[in-house]
Amino acid sequence: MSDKRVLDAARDTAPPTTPPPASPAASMSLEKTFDPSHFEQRWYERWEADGRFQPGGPAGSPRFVMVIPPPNVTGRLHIGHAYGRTIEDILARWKRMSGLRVLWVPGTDHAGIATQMVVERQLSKEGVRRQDLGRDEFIERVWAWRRESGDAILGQLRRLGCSLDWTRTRFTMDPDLSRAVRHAFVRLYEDGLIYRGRYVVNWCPRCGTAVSDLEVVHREVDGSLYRVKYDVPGVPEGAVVATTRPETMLGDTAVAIHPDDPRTSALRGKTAVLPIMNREIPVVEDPILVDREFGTGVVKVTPAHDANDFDSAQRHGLPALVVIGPDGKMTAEAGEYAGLDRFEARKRVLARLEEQGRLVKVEPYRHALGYCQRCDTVIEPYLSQQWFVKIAPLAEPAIAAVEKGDVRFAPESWAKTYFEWMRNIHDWCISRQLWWGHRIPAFTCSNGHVTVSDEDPAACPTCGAADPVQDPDVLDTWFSSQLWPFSVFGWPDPTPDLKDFYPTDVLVTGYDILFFWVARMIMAGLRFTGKAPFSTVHLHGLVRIGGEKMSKTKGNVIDPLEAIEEFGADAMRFTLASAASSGPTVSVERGRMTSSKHFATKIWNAARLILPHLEASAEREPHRGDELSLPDRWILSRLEAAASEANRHLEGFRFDEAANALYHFFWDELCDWYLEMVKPVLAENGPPARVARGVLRRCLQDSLALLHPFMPFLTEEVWEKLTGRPGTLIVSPYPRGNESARDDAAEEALGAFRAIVSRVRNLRIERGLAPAAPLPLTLDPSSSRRALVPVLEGLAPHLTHLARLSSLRFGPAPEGAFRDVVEGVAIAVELPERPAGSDARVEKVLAEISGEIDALSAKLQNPAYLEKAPAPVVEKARLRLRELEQKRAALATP
RNA sequence: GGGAGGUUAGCUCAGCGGUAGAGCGCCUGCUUUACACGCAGGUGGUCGGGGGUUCGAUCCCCUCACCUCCCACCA
Repeated sequence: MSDKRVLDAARDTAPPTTPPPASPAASMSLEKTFDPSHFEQRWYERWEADGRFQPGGPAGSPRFVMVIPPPNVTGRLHIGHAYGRTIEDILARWKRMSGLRVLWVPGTDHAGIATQMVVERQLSKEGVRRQDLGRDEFIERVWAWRRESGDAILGQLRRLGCSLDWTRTRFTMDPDLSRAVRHAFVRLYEDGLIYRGRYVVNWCPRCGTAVSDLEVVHREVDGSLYRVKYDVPGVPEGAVVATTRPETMLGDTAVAIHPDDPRTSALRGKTAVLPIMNREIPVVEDPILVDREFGTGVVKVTPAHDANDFDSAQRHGLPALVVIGPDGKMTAEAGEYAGLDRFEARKRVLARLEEQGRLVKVEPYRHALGYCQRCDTVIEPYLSQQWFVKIAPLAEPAIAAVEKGDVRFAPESWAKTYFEWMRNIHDWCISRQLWWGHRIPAFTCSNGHVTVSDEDPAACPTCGAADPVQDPDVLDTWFSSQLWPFSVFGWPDPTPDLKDFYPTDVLVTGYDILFFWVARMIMAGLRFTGKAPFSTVHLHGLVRIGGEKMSKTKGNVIDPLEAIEEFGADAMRFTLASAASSGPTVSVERGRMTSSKHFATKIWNAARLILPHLEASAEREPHRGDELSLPDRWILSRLEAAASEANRHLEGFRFDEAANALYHFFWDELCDWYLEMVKPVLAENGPPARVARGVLRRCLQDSLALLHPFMPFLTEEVWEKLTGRPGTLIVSPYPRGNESARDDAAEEALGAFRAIVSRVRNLRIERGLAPAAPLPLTLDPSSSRRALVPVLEGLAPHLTHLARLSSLRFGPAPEGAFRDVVEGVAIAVELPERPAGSDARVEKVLAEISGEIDALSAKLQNPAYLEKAPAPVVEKARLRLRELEQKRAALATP
């Protein structure tokens, strides 16, 4: 065991390895050029045909379940989807290979507004408006469109390689999912958590519907603050109000002041005259509405077009006048302005006020305005009858679930954002004045009785009237999305799938829909199933290209399908995985795609090198009792390290680190060093070659397995050649890595070995010698790490080969030789001509070393350091100092 | 008005108590029979500024500057 180690039971804890090739005679050759388009589709179809995407094994055994964040039916795959789904697929494949029954449920979202807009746009090309068709026909048109070109995105996910269980594909408007939506509504209604009422909501005049608070995006704009004088009989100076929206004054029904504001005390109890309309409106005192610090201390009250004013009006029993209609045009209540667009009306109102000398002051004013998330129209606060979810009772348990750890966020920092929002949550407006979506299951009879039920009522249950009419509105799309993790399994029915696969394990999505979707799913899951719908939420960042948001105008959009064509699905996936960071933005660049493609090609070519050797031999993996060479031991140790790192990082959702670890192992260690060392061994074809072939098989096999979640197609293709078992890598065991199988001695030895080889190589260039010029090397057995020298002696043939030595000797440095110390090993090289001490590079290195030596020795003379720093750290510093001094001495030798 | 995150090599980003890493780029050499989508060697950083804690800080604390994002009913 001193020099050579016998392979022990290192694999005791490892999963069983693949059986021998089914047919050793099967061709093991790969095409010379790597072209992923030759096999991507083939493997995808094979996996699907073999049922690999469906959970195998008996119900109840350990499983791993995810539901896809359902993309819009209208959607095309963009880089953001590709990123999120790649992450999910990596998880799915990793867990599947780790022996769990994996289910990943696909599907699409009906996406109310978005889809309706797509079809409306299509109709407008034919010169038709949806109103011309009527509701039923329009909806039929949407379904027709969906049959033709909806769901295209699902096919695109196949190109990506997503191992989704297509037999369970769901759509939020499927009959059973619609039933779930209706049932959820009915239950919340019956529990008093859904109510209907007239309130000021966010209204998009262009979309013609109410939207929720979340669907309004606020932007700062440069506007004006207008001060307008309202006459107040008995108060000469009148009431000067400040407003950014003068057109709304037409709907004013009061003027408010603060009860304790001396500036406005003269107005108390008075009546003002609304300019233009010449309507008398009361002055009310409202300490909630009026901020004494702001403006003139007088606030105009427009209950129908401002939520605060509405609240105030409620408190004072004021009427509300709707002066801006649902189309954004002034209503009949606006008198002479009726029919004008709201912004045109603003201009006219201002002109009139100016004329009347009532526009006291206009100042530039920067303030936030709400815009429709969908169409960017300025949102109009609008008083209308809507349905709402009373959210606080739902939020409470959802907050608790995260506090208790029933649901955990990865990265954890998102929990804070979640709490922040959940603790200040407002009721949710869920009715939408659209046609495409889940119709609200509320029916009103001619006597005004409202019925909410799972089945359409034939007659009013209250009065027997035979004519209950269903509410024309549909539900916010997110109302159905929030049920997704259980509605896909057949909820509310107690289906076997629901029992077997709910709650799910991990939810992966962008942080941008934390409130829209994630929070609501937690609330709905707890309310309807009594369980949190998933135990972990992985919120990932949003993809940026070169640090900038993707936009078509900037031309920096990466189309994932084009990228797949150009680089291959594997390369794109690997790029996305390595770009994954814990931060809020994920930067993807074309250069990284190229680099991943190169990596894929590297794997291909390494396999082309390795496979023929395995073909010629019957060797499988290294056997117990095989005499492993030091390089064999080293690469197997590194393999364990890479595998355990990959698992560790996957566990922590650090896909970038996992990908890096595998990249580094495969390229830098396996290809650049082990393969180069093993080539001559294989050529000699002695007994060590037999062992090396086993090691190679193990390395390639495990590398393919480790990389499979990241690069499924390429690895499966090579796997077939390696094992003769086509299409089985996807269900082969994932190597977990075994830290206790690490071989420190081999790692230390190879570390020194590699450093010495590199030193000889760069010395050659430093001295202007031909790259292939053979050089004599002497290693000094009295080096500080002298134990390494005999070990290196065992590596003599490799050293000679890789460093291109003319000779290798052991002993003191020959007279006049160039000397250096590398990793504690004193080396000497006799150079053909030795330009004495004139080498600039050596001078530079010497200067660096001296600097470090000074710093180190100062540190080691510091009593506080010696006393307080941990012993291993001090010891390391001592060793480093010693080696640096030796190195300096060696280099300084003329 | 509140939060959150960021500022590290020319670019895009990792690292986060023991004097810095990757990929790409750049420079120098190589037809080394797996790979030029390659090999070998190299260049490149007062880790945003200033304080503090510590034997020791890129990493912890404070502060300033600048970016990004989220939330928010001050007319």
